[in-house]
Order: sequence, then structure tokens, then C-alpha cells
Amino acid sequence: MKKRFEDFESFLRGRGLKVTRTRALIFEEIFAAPTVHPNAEEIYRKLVAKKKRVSLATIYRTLNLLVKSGLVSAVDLGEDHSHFEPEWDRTAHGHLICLSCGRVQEFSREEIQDAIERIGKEKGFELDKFSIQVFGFCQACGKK
Amino acid sequence: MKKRFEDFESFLRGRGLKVTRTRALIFEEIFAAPTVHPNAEEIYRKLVAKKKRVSLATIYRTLNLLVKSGLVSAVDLGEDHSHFEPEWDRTAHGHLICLSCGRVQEFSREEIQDAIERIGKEKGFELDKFSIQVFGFCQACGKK
DNA sequence: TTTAATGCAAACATTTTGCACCCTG
DNA sequence: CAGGGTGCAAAATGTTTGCATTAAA
Repeated sequence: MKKRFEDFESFLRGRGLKVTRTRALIFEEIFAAPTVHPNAEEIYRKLVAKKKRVSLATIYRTLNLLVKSGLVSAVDLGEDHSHFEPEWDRTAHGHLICLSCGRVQEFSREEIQDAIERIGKEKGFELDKFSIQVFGFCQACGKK
Repeated sequence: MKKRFEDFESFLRGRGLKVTRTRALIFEEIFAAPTVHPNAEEIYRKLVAKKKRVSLATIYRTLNLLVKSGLVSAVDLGEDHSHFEPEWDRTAHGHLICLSCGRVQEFSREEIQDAIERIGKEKGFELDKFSIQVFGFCQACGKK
């Protein structure tokens, strides 16, 4: 099931929060290009480029709401700031991060998910979520 | 093979850098308690408690050297700062991080490492390193 | 004695917050 | 029109850097 803006609306209404123009714009920026993994600054710059009047503060506040809602995840790509991606309902996935060009590819493997679930069982650890970052060189960069 | 201070000395000498008292102290702090995963601030506080005269700046500078040397890794435990651990020669491992008490357990599984290597091959991605964080509740906290 | 290392304070980068004004419901 | 939302500027964090001084080699 694909998450859409209505899910964010429900989340906000359920907490007595308001559905605003700015929140919709930020939501759009993340969901319209799911492979981009933008950070707060990038979202800000894109909205400014589209002549929207927003502030970084609001972007951070909205990102926090989106993460709390479960519709968006923060991902660590080895930089000193967070990146954000839509959280679709699908097998958990990891990221391949190119140390040369910075390109990010996703992957998902049942076997890894299963192995992690087995580890949780063994150690009596109740799983919530996990993240995997694989660093290296993508096909294009590795060939050089 | 277990890494020891001599390895750090070789690294430093090989680059024309100096083996100093402060660098030894910081190295010790990380290697003496490998399960601690301290952050820069914690290392600083422990050394101050031991009446050592150090600055956070030197700790950060030394941590950067240790990471470059490959003797120490920076690990992301979901907080807004890095933690550090000795990088022993062993199968790559992941961390189970308790969202309630913050305790960190390690795990390692050949099958995960193999799966990631297979993914690299498939995508023509030349692997360098990977990290896995599993968030959830440890046995003690989960029972409550 | 030469060159790197250190502590300190200032600079940085990212993210959060206080406040006066604005907009949604 | 009441209460949350917003932009702006200031604050809070974590980390890095410039500089004068100290200490390895």
C-alpha cells in the first residue's frame, strides 16, 4: 500500500495539528522523487527555487513530524546531516553509498531481514527497525 | 590478530607524526573497554577524571587519526554524535541498540556478510565497509 | 633545535527554539 | 477568532580550526 498525503493529514488531524500549505510542499518534495534522499538544506533550496516562501526551521519541524508519523525515515549516508526518504510498506532495505560520486542505490534482501529477526529472537531483543549502510564504489566509479 | 598500541605507533611514524602521551591515553581509553563505545565527550570526561590534562580538540584530532589508521571505527548509534570502538580483525559486526536503556550489544553473522557481498557482486559495487544498526528493546527493558 | 602537538577560544555546520505575527479550522 | 504554524534570529550541539605555546625526536 502506497502512502499518500491523506495519511499525513490523518496523522496531523489526529493530534489536533493543522494541514498547511507548507507542510504539503515539504511532503511533496520527499514523495515526488523517492530516489533522491534529500537533506533539509536540499529541500529548502528546491522550494526556494520554486519561489516558495519557507524557512529551514519549518522544514526541520515538518521533517520531525513526518518521521514521527512513520511516513518518512531519516537515513544516515555517512555525512554529517540526515537525509530523508519515503517509508513505503515493503521489505526493509539498505543503501549502497558510493564513496566517490555519492550516488545511493537501494537493495533489499529477505535473507538479511530473516537473519536479523533470528538474531533478535536469540538475544531476546524485541526488534523495532534496522538500517544498513554499505560503502564502496559504484560500477561507474569503480571502473576508473 | 589483535591490534595494539604498536600498530598506532607505526601508523604515526610512517606519516612523520609523533607518538605522544595524550595520543596514548586516548588510544587506551578506547581499547581498554571495548564494549563501551564511548563518544568524544565521554573520553574527555574519563581522562579529566583521571587528572589528565587534555582538550576536546585533541580528542577529536586523535580520533580522526585513529579512524584513518583503520584501528578504530566510528559507529552511529542513532544519537547526534559519533561513538568509537576498536576495529579488531574479525567478521564485520552490527549493533543492537536498546531504545529504552541505550545498551549496545554486538552481533556478527557470516550469512549477512555473505549476502552483502553477493549484492555487491550483482550490482557491480566494489565493497569497502558496511554498518548495521538494529534498534529495539533489550531483554531487560522489553519485559517491563 | 626543528617540527609537530596541544590547549584555548573562535569558527563552523546542523538542528532546535523563542517570539511576534500569520493562517487554518 | 482561537490556537496552532511560520519566518526570523538567536541558541544549542557536535566538531573543526587558527594561533601561540609546549613537547617529541
